[in-house]
Amino acid sequence: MSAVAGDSKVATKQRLIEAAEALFADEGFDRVSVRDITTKAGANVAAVNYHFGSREGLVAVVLTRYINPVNEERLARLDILERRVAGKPLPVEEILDAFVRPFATQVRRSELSEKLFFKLMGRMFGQQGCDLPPVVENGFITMLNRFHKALAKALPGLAAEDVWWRIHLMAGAMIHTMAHAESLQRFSGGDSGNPTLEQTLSRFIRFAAAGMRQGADEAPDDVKPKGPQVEFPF
Amino acid sequence: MSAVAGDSKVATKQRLIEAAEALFADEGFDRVSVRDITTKAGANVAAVNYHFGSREGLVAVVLTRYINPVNEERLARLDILERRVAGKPLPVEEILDAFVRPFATQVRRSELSEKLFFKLMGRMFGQQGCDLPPVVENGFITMLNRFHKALAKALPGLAAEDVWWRIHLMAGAMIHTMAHAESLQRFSGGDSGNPTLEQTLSRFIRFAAAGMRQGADEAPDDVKPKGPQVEFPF
DNA sequence: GTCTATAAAGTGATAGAC
DNA sequence: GTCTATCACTTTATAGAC
Repeated sequence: MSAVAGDSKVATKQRLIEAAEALFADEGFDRVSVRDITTKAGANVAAVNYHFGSREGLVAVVLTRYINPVNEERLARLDILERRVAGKPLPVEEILDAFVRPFATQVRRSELSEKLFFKLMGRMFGQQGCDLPPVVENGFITMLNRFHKALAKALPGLAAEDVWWRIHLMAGAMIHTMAHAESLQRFSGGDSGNPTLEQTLSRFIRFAAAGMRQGADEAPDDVKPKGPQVEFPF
Repeated sequence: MSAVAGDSKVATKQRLIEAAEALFADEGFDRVSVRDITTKAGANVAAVNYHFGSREGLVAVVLTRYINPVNEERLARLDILERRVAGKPLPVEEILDAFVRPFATQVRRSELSEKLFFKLMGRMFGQQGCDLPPVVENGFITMLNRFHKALAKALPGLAAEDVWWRIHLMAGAMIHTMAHAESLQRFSGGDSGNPTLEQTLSRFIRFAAAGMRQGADEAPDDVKPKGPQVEFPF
């Protein structure tokens, strides 16, 4: 059950967090005021400062609440997979599954709708620059380096640098797809259908695995693509 | 040359636009005040309202200034390619080249550094919801439908719905990669190297083309991936 | 823990002189 | 087209009563 105004069984602190999450997902971290949050939560204007010290403190709590569990579950899943193959390379699909499936786990833990949850994830993971709390930033570094290692082992034909860029491309595809599913509906005029979460994960894994594997056994990545290179008069 | 405070040869209106672009790229559209912009441009506080009617008017100008040329150049490039093959399908790489190369064209037209320009593009294309001016929104719809058609023809094994989702994944990879190149550097500890723009485009095209093509001749996209589906205790 | 009242600063916008 | 002065409003934060 979602905690909003009038739901006085749930502690104020919790109601504030959940109201903030919903508002941040919808409007972005910058467009939501403390008053918006306390009103939605049915709390007093001073409640945010009492419970979180400041608006910034609440933002940090919201940022940490899902990102860290997602990154930890990613590592735990990768651990399980690697224990099973005992040092051998893993199939790329399995590694990518460990990378995205935690979202499906965590969305069930949250009070948000699937749609709002992924919008919030998109805003968080798509954040520019360094406004992530240090503990979150470090969690990313640890997690990404483990996945880099696993993917480099799975794709021995690729240079370390290329593996990093493909991780970046892969993560971008995931974040954007989750955050902007409604844009796709708008742009396609509804022709993109109404897939389940599982179908979307499957689509992502297939797309990204093919991209990760591309040419891994042949040419290095910095060879020119065979595209046309038309001279263009702009 | 960049137009900032003191550069009185350039018209105020132009200086305001360029100052706004740089600030929006760095901090996001919401965190920049009218005063920030006029100060950076060396203009009077009232200048934004005089020249653009309101802060919102300036934002709309900035949003339209590059997105529309990018989308139009995409269409023009696709036109040239299609004229050459006279109704036959195009190689996926050539279609994707037409999709991303306009960024390389437009970055040269702008006063921003390559890094700032792509950060700005990332903020624009990554915008949630409907705060795009209608002319921009419609430009997207037209452009994306043309690319959908070209890609569907190039990938006859795919359902229309799957083509839409792969376009979405592909565009997400591009936007995120361009906007967050510095995050990759931070997360990889510098191991992602210092590729040129051309190398980055090439990496993107190869990755995305492989993803677009995945299984296009065999199974439909909604088949379960062969990943492990481990039961996970969360 | 919750509330009211209020402080202190910042916001976009505008009228009117030059 | 530029400037000053100012308005009306919102923002975060806090002191102090309950």
